Amino acid sequence: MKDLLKQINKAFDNKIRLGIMSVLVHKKSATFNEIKELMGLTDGNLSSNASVLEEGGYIEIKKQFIKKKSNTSYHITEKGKISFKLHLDALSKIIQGKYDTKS
Amino acid sequence: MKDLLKQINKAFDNKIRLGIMSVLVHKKSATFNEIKELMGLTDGNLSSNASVLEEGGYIEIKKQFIKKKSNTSYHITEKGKISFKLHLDALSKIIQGKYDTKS
DNA sequence: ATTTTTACTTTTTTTTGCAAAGTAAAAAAA
DNA sequence: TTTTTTTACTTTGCAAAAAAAAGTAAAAAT
Repeated sequence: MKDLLKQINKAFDNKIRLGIMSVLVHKKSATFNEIKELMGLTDGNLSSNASVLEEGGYIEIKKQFIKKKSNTSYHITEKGKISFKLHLDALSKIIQGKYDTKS
Repeated sequence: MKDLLKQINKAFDNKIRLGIMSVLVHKKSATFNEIKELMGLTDGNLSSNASVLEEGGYIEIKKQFIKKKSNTSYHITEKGKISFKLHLDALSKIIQGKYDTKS
């Protein structure tokens, strides 16, 4: 169990960031407003949590202009995919009690 | 997704408390030292997180003396069982992308 | 008798989360 | 056309939470 806890990735150990990663795993890409609406987040909350994921290299934030309007979209990176899977694997083992009760 | 996030129970949304609950779901009862060793926690960390779970009514903390030595054991409550299940159900749906991409 | 260890709890410090305020550009209104 | 509002975000600041450190008390060892 001790080692499983160490495999819990701090970047994903927060419901908002877990949610963002989940969306991006399933959709490959989503815009600021899509995620904001879907998750019912405030602007600041989404922005700062997305930054944490970007700083860790788990997502990429692309800024472009669509009809003179700025448009921010989020994409999962290869590192993000791999790391998120490892995190979920550890989480799943903790939940399912797949650890030795001795160590 | 928004509603699933609301179903995430703050008391369980922390890896240490999630771990404690997982142990108690699977073992029904465990002592302070068992959990401490199993999870590799410091005394203070276990004590304070267990208190949070107790204050929420999710676990019961029993103190007794075994051969002149104090012995603290943790037990899951009925409320704890039900609430933890609901939490895991929501978590699982978020992870598996079981939410409408419209709301 | 004094020191160390065991079994915790409480206090202090550090980190994190979140809302509110801030920024900048476009669009709408006056 | 200038002013106001809306859109699309980011940054700041404070409260809450987590972790570490310090504290307590009793038992066991020296």
